[in-house]
Amino acid sequence: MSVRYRPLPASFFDRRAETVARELLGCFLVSDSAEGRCAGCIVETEAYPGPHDPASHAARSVGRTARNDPMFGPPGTVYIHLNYGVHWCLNAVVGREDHPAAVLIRAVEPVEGLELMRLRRPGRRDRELTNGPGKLTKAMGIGPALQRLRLTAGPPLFIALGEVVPAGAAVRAQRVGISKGAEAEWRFYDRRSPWVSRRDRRVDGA
DNA sequence: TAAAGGATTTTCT
DNA sequence: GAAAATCCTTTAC
Repeated sequence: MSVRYRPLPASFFDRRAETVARELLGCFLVSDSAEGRCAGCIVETEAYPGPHDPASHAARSVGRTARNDPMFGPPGTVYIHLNYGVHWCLNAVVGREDHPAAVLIRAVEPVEGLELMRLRRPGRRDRELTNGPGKLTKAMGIGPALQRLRLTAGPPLFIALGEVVPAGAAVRAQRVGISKGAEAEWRFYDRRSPWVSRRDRRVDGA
């Protein structure tokens, strides 16, 4: 069975990081490769609203560097970074061009291409294929070759509108105690999904 | 189920 | 040279 997805418009990403992070819940992340298509329903995100956030790769103290340069691109740009020297993580750049803000995709629920995901992450149970930012990129074949791509342009990597996650199911949580600037980081997740990586307490309505 | 520690390499100070 | 937007294994309860 093949589902037809329509990429989200740039206007979707041209808003506050927290708004985009909340509304990405329920949307579909679609990744094509020579091996086939993988798609997943986004169930966990994290907002990096701008330079005032000390935890952001583009924090004021850091400025614009070769690494975070894609974050200064137009809304809908792909920003991929290597974390802890091991894991590739996928972000959607949000807000106006030259304002470095992004939303980290932290977890998805497999919708299409499950067999391909199993091949890419052998020996894992299905719920462990994509329940983390570094896991989902490996399962879906997402890497640095896709840097600066436009998520609004369709294949090979884009995000499509999905079902709206009801307010009662969406959790807005504040990440605490991770690093010095962590107070500024906001996470969102769908509490109904087994694929969520971190289930922190709700700190606000979402 | 939860907590703790090692892995591994890029980036910036 | 230290820290990092994490993952995985081990250990304990």
